[in-house]
Amino acid sequence: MMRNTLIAMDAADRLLNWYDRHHRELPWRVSPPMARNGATPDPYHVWLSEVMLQQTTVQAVKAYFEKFLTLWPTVEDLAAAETEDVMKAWAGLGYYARARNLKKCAEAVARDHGGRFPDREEGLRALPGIGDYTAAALAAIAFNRRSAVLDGNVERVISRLFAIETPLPAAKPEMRALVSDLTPADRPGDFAQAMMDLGATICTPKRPACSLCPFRANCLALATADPETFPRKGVKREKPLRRGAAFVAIDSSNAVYLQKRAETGLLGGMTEVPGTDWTARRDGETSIEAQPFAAPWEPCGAITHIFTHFELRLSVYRANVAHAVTAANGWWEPMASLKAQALPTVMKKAIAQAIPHAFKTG
DNA sequence: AATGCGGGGTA
DNA sequence: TACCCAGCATT
Repeated sequence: MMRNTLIAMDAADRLLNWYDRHHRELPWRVSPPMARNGATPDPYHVWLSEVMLQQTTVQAVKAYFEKFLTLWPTVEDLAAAETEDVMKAWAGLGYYARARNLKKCAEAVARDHGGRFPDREEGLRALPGIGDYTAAALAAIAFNRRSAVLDGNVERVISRLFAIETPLPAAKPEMRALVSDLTPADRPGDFAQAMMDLGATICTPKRPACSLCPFRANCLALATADPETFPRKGVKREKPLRRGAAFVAIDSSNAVYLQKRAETGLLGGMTEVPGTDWTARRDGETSIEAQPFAAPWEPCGAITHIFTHFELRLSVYRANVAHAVTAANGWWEPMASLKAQALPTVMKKAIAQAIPHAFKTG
């Protein structure tokens, strides 16, 4: 009977049971025994920690959190602080827009809300630096609201628990709905923190400790696939590297030799300097044999350009040639009117590599 | 939907 | 090295 009772326990209870036994003590937390008695942490503390924890590890945040509370014990103290001092105190934590928004948010809370944070998700979401995640986390943890908290950890847990094949970020609405279904009315803040603790300590990106997981009997990914392959990510296919050479010829009147690309295909109909084909072969950049005409070509470095489907590295060669040397299909364009040509960015980069002042005058 | 934004930890 | 981290704002 006890066994059946345990199996019948729903996922939230199972997770909270695990959390009660394995949660981490953190400076901004109220311990689960206190939380079970209805205690909620100081919203200012929760907000400060959540902003600091955006894309930042718990370990890195601890010292900063303590320092900020010492310098500015209340949100109104922070609102009254000099922005420069806030920036200095934030230094080293990274993502400095967070610090600027932190100050703005404190000012808004002090000025518009009487020094008290809004106690619902929508009100919080309207404040500077508070997005979907932080609004939900603050509402759940500090105000005991049944908000669906979805961060990188929760995305990983949910994607594995339900073996979600939809790649991120498209899967986020689906994941949010599942989290919403799972979130209990009782202890929603602890549930959110438990999900995140689970993702941080058990359901890790690499080599998850599935044998220790409170969801191990329910996890679809564990049952049917390799949990480590979740969450699925958008196919950011690696851009192949292509190489080529570009030849920038300058005549005695300071004109540059240009030609027109084929009308169809990549950069169709645009203007270019002569060059090799762009190939995946490593020797693509050394084909001086592809020079449009004989000249004392000298290498002058390389440029890189990212296209939608590949990355291009062009070795650039430059030569000063006698006036009126020509090749088929091209023309000599005066330096002053280069800017008015239909030169795609990659070609402007190549020309600027050969002639640094090419586009700076005229 | 894609980018830029810091700095540090892990496999 | 590559990926990831209690994401947000902007375009």
